[in-house]
Amino acid sequence: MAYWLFKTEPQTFSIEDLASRTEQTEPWDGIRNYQARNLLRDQVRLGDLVFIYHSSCPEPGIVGIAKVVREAYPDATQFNPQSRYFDPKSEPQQPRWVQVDVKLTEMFAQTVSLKRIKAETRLQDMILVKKGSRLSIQPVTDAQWQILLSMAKRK
DNA sequence: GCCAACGTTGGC
DNA sequence: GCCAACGTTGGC
Repeated sequence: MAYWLFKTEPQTFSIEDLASRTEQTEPWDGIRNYQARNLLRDQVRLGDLVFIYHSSCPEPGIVGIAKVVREAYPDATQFNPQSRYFDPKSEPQQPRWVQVDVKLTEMFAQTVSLKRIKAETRLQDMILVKKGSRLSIQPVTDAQWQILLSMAKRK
């Protein structure tokens, strides 16, 4: 079982949106970066746990935890001309982009802010902290996961 | 809104 | 395959 960090912009899709899903599961679609795609396709597995990270907002940081409930399958938005994620170069016979399904397992009472993460000496190796890193699907080590969990205010 | 740091595109 | 131009991400 592996750990991950998925970024999302709360103004587009927030953890509150994830929490409100009556279907319980949510497709994590719209990933349009090859490195992130490769991780989703080749390494993210059923049962893996994911930190949900809010970016491009007043307080960037980790806001909760989700679980992977379905492994990679073609992202439908790439074939939908109405979607902001439409990719005219992707062939239905050979889909370029994939998505996984996730289910919320826990919402933190308080954001573990990027500011706090950057201030934690033991987390300096996180991809998130590395200057210029924009990767939206990131691996998190067991040690990093435990440290971040201990920093979270849990309900 | 600014801008650094990336990633992608496309001409050559 | 190189690399300039352009587009995007995301913190501040």
